[in-house]
Order: sequence, then C-alpha cells, then structure tokens
Amino acid sequence: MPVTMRDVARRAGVSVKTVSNVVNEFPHVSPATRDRVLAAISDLGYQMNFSARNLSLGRTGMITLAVPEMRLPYFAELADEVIVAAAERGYTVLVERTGGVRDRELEALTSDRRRMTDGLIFSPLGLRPADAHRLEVDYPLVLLGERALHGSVHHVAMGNVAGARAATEHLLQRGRRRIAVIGSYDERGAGAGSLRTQGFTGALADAGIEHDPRRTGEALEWTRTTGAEAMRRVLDSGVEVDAVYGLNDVLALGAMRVLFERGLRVPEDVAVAGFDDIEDGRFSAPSLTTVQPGRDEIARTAVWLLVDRITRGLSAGSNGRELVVAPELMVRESTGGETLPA
Amino acid sequence: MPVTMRDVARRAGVSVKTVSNVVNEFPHVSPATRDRVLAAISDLGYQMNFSARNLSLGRTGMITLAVPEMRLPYFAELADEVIVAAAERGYTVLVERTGGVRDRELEALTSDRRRMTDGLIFSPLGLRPADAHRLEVDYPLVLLGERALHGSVHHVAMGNVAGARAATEHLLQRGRRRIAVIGSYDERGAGAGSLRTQGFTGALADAGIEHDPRRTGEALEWTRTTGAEAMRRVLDSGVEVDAVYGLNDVLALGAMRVLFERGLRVPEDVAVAGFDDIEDGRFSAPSLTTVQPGRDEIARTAVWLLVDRITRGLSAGSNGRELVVAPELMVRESTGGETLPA
DNA sequence: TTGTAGGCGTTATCAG
DNA sequence: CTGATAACGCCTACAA
Repeated sequence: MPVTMRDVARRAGVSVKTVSNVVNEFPHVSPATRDRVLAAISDLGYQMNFSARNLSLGRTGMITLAVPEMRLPYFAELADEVIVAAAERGYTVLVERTGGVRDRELEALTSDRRRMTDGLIFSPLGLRPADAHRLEVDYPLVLLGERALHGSVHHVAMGNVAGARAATEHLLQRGRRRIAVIGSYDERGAGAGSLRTQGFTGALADAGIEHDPRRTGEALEWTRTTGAEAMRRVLDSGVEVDAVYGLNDVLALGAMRVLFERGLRVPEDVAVAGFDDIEDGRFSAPSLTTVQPGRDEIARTAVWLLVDRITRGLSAGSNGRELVVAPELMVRESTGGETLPA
Repeated sequence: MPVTMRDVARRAGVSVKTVSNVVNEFPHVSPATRDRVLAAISDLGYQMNFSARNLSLGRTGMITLAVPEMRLPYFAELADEVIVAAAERGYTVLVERTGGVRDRELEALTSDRRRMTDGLIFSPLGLRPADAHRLEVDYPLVLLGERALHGSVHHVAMGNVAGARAATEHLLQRGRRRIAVIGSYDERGAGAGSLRTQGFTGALADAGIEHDPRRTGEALEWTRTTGAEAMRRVLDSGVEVDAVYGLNDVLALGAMRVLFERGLRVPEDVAVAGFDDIEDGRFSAPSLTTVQPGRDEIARTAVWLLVDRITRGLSAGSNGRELVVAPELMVRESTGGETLPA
C-alpha cells in the first residue's frame, strides 16, 4: 500500500539507488533523470519511510529531552529553546516527563524507549550525588542545570550559587536584614536547591547576618502552591520578615500571593526576589526581581554539544566538559526597582 | 559493535526467534530457556534496536504533538497531559513547534518529519477555514481546540463560545456594563479567538448592551505583552471601562498588570476575567476568574481517539467525529469572588 | 516449544 | 553517472 522507492524507480525507469540519490540531494545526478524522478515522486505522492532509513543509517535524527514537567514554566521555556536549536541542527525532539522523581529519572536514563533517539538532554531533579555513576551511559548525553552531579559527564550548568548570591546581596543593599528563604532542599540532593541556598547563606554570612531558621520555608516541590504554603508557615511562626528570597520564581510568586493576602505591601513592607526569570514574573504585580540564568544559551549550548557528540560517536562517559553560563540579576519592582513599561 | 538479537541467541544457545519471543513476552516459552535468554540479555547488555523493530512492524510507537509554543502556559499544561495519556497507551511524544504560524502549521501537516511517527495531535492557530481540506491527510490525525475547521476530520473541541459567554454573563451579573474585550482575532481565522468573541458579543447582545468598539483591544498574538499593550490602547482611548474580558488568561493577566500600573483596583474599579484556567491565574494577585476548558479531558480524549485510529488503520479523512468538552466557570477574586486559600 | 527463510524500505559498495 | 546486490536488525510466517 505505501509507496516505496522501488515504485518510484519503476515509474521513473531508473534504479532504486538513483531515486535515493535524488531524494538525498546527492550531487552527481544528471538533471534529466533527476527531473524524471522528481516527477515520479510527486505523481505517486512518495514519502520516505524513516524507520527504514534509520535502520540503514544507524541513527534517527531525534533526540530526547527529559525534564520534570512542562507545566513548570522554566522547563516549558527551556523546551521551546531546545526544540528550536535542535531544528537548526536538523533534529527533532522527543519529550520525556520524569516528574522530577528519582526512579523515573533513572528509568529515563536506561529504558528501552531511550534507544529510540540518538541522544539525551537530561535535566535531573531527584538524583543524588551517589547516583553520579549512573550517568556514565554508553550513548551521547548532555546534562543540564546541575553541577554537583557532574562526574565526568558533559554538562551545561547555570550559575546557581552566583545568581542566588547576587540576588541576596541586592536585598541586603536595599537595607533588608530579616530575609526569609522559600524553597528548601533535600540535603542529599544535588540539585539547584542546595546550590542556591549556598549562595543565599553565603551572602548573609559575608554581611555578618545570622539567619533565623524560622525564616526558612521548606518546599520540596517547587510550585506556587508549595511556595505559598512555605510563606504562610514562616509568617505564622511570628518571626519578623522584611524580605523574601524564593529559590525560584514560582516559589517567589506563590509567596508574594500570600503577602498580598496578609495585607503586606511589596516592596514597601517586604521585598521579594526569585530565580529563573520566567515570563510570569515580568508581568506580575508588582513585577518580580529575579536572576536570569541564561536559559537560551544553556539550551543552545546543550544541543550543540549533544549533536557534536552524536556525530562524533562519543558516549556520555568520555571526556566530559563542564560549561557554566553566567547569570544576570534583573531588578524589578518587587525590590523597589524601576517600573518597567512591560 | 552494538549487541543484536543474534548475539544474544548465540550466547544463550537458542535461535533468534526465541530471543524475540522472550523479549516480546510471547506466552509459549519454557521457563528454562527464558531464563537462559534473559541471562544472556543482561550479560551482554542487549537493548532492542527500535529502528529495526519499527521497520518490521510498520509502526513506531511515537505520536507527534504539534502546538504553537510551549511557553504559552496553556500548551505547556496540555503537553504534560498528552505525554501522560500517551504513556498510558504505550506511546511516546514528539513535540513539534509551529509558532502558531500558518505556513509552519501546514508544513507540520505534510513534512517528511511527520512520517517519523504513527499519528498527529494537532492544535492549529493560524489555519483558516479555507485550509480545511488540507487536514484530510492520509494518516491518523486528531485536531484540538477548534471547531470552525472541522470538516470531516476527527477532533476534540472545547466550549469556546459557551465558556466565553458564561464568563461575560458573570461580569454582567456583577453589574458591569462597560466591558472591554482584549485579544482580537483575524477575521479569516477559524480559531478560538472568533469563537470566544462570539460568546462575548452574544452575551452582551442578550443583555441589550451595545459594545463600544473602543473597548476592543486587538491582539493577534496572545501573550502577556500583547494583552498589556491592548489594554493600554483601550484605556488611552479615553473610554470608560468597568470590566475586562481577556480572551485567554495570559491576555487577562497582561491587562491586569496595566490596570495595576494605572492605579485601578481589581475588582473594585475594574473586574477581570479570562479563559484557560492556567496555574498562574490561580496565584495572581488578585486571583483570576476564568473558564476551565477541561484540558485534561481534552488531552486524554485526543490520545485515545488517535491511538484508536492508529490501531484500526484509519486516516484523517474517514469518519471524523467531533467531541466537545464542557467548560466550567471558575469564579475568583478578580470579579469579586471568594478569596481562595490558594 | 523452537528453528529457518524471507521480507520490511533504505543506504553503501562496487562494478559498469 | 547509474545499476545490481548485500547489509541494517527485527518480525511473521511456516516447518520441524
């Protein structure tokens, strides 16, 4: 039923190989035969069978992007960038959803489905340092966003510590001294949480400020809901707060929502800052001061590194490099910055 | 270099067919040989070659989801649901980004890359009614979110008209009479824009209210930015406004941002409502009244319909059905609803 | 219950 | 520049 190259060849009165040459824009084909073949292709409505081509070539032209969830704005925006960058390199993107759960992340690394594509861009959330060796897989892999896990695996990291430190220092410069932090981390975790917390506490320490543990609002999952809950717990503890640092933007936005409910003004009563620079924060009221981690550069770099490894036939373990993308502080209204004309 | 079934067979001292039987959990295999095969598989680290299997089977176990952009929260959340539903049916999801641009949408429908998967779930934005016949492709296709385009193609629609009408009626019930609408549409478009506008104007007409065209804020793209710009234009026209209906939530949020800038209180001075029920709206300050279109049901239904068509070998054109998912009005603070405990 | 032969549609090799 | 022919790795008959 489906039209094959053989059919096209017969129709055009040439061999299968010639059809293949035409389809793949192989240089040495005489214009005459080429036209004949193209005519046959359009007459018959021929379309390439990718499974066959992939089998023959030993590659698929697809890569997998494994992320926690699309509904987390950071990953949605990341996915957009990855898809665009991949398209530029002639690749198409299969999205795998891990939920940020360790077991599912390990599975994404080893499952059969992984074999459907040529390589993996992987943004883990639940993996622990002890899992590092699991990353030394025998196919092309590029890791995203983390540093603690690296081992010898290729990865593109963001400046978690530096970014959080810059944001915290900014709050200090605004005269805030009772800064709450929203969104804690699993101590065994290797994720952004612990790194950003390092940046936060480091900045406080440098300023000679002691952090009251009641000002820590834990949130294992990073969503608006958990951010709001954590903020409530901090406020309910009775401790005074004149600023809030959310370890990412959705946490900060959830916290800001609670401040609003409690009648606290931002930034007059409480200044707020986040991390990620998602679009929501640019349009919240007030707009959110945050750290732009260089998402587009991260995505682009990851794709290029991966494609490079694919074409050169390198697996994850060999010769891994670390690239760190520099973060940038974006000062907005929530810390008393300028009102941006959106 | 790669381990094949042949290698496993040799190692286990059986035939290739037996290995295949074990791998595919074919019932009639003696436990003894099965164990032997499994041992060989794990010894050798065998992993199935999907290209070969796909070629043989004539199917890939992948479906394509074509959407405008992931960074639009509605589509991000939709993608999550689609990925989960597809996984339940044993499928994996390739994401195609159309940008909502007509040309790219047409290309997604016909390009070679489309052939890499077994079917397509397609959410068009830029197509016009005149393009309807282009949807009668010869592979399994399920259309999302639109009604005007249907033709004879299978599709899952949301209640655009009913939802927008319900939201508008709600604003009227709150005593608002000078309602602006944000987010216009291409008149030739077949998209949600025209349908939701119908719901909006229908409700006004039923209430005997004439719509001042200065209260229409056009926005061809639906983003916070364009919503904010449209809102500014409406306000700058000098026309009075006591409510705003955003044709989707990001438009409404962008508009709300401008109201905030101008010192207008929501909902006291201006009530605001949207469409989509994205997570942002539940945590904005104030929280956003909106229409929940039944996103999870839409995604699940679309996947099941598509898989059904794939397994039954039906192409797009034949025997298309339309399923409409009922919308639900979510009343929140932006129209004076209860303060939700987030 | 297990093995053998043939084909899935393309691409690569190597003559002509 | 073009055409046979043999892989690519797996699956479905059909046989044993």
